Amino acid sequence: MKKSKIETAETRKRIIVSAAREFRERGIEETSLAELMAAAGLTDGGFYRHFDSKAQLVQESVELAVDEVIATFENAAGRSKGRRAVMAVVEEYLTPEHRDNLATGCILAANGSEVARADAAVRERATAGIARLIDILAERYRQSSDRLARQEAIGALSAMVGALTLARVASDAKLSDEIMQATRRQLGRV
Amino acid sequence: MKKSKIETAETRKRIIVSAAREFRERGIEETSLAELMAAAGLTDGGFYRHFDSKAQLVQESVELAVDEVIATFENAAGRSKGRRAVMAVVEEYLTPEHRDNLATGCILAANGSEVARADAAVRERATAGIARLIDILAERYRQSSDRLARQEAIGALSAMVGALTLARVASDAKLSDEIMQATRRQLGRV
DNA sequence: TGTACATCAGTGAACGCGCGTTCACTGATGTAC
DNA sequence: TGTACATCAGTGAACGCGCGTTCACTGATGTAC
Repeated sequence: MKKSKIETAETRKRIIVSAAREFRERGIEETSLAELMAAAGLTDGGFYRHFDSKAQLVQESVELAVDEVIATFENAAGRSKGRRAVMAVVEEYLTPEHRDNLATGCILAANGSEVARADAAVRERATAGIARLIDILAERYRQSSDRLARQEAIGALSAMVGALTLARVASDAKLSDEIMQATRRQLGRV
Repeated sequence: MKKSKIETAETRKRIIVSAAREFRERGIEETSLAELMAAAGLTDGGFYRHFDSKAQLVQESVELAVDEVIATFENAAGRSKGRRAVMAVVEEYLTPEHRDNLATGCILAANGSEVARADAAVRERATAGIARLIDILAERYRQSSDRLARQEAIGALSAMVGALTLARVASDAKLSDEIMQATRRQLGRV
């Protein structure tokens, strides 16, 4: 049953990609290796041919998910200039589609409180992601002073992550929609 | 070993109080009943004399933690009027003390992503809490129109919850402090 | 280029462990007379 | 008011289960000659 090096690398990547989705969808601790391997079309035991431990997979899939949010921010921001670019990111982030699709969305909103308790390696990857997201937004606020631009960027990122988290907690659909809409508008005012 | 009705009620309350702390500190799924009972000075088996299931305890302790944030908001806001009252809440919420004391802090930041996946009963209690927190802040924004006041309140709450979550994820202490300070200042500008 | 053997990705069963939950037992409290 | 008995909070061991991890085994692939 030995596979070619290409197949092996593809399998490994497949496990990481599906873990990055499942962890966001169901939570990191709540998702078992057996589920993950089944989702990747494999059985439990094979996992350890690719990773030393669940912790290692968590690190790599958090890194992947972080790269995904960064790419989403860059794409949305790249379509316009200045504050309009920031608003493009906000408009894409605070939508019912994002709220209802945990698996492909922002890991900071999907796993925020869990990542805050994660091991150092995971938190470092998430921290690097936060720093990068702030930079992406701050660049677009750069008509103000650098310090004010960073302040605005951090305020916007915090509001986005908070609003999406609250919108997902809210079991009242009207309130959930209102949280996202109000935060979008409020970020447009400043 | 039968206890008096007063003692029984006290024991039940003690389990809920210590659960409300432990769940915020370590996460809901991650905290076992055995740990909780030990923290309350009891052994595993006695749990079911007070609760039908872990789910029921989770509901009641989430409700308690929600009541605590509401009380914190009301207290801080009660010390001044208008926007200064909102800022009093923000200044108390976005502090290193709050960030570093999960057990006694805001449940929306401590368990946000976990509560978003919780059962309907838990989410309903959290949702009622969110609605109340919005009302508390909106009342203080009431020099604007009602709609704008609500918008500002929601934006402020989102930014607070998001900033505290991000500040807890950030393993870089400087970045963590900056996230809280920038969000405080940004909320003071509007 | 063809053959013989070592490698190792994946299988499937098993492991020890901690989980939520159950249960027989205990003895102090509350109640009925 | 005092006594006899039923109640039930709390104990501690056990349960079935799913978890992360380990391991003997397999057979197709890669390598050495």
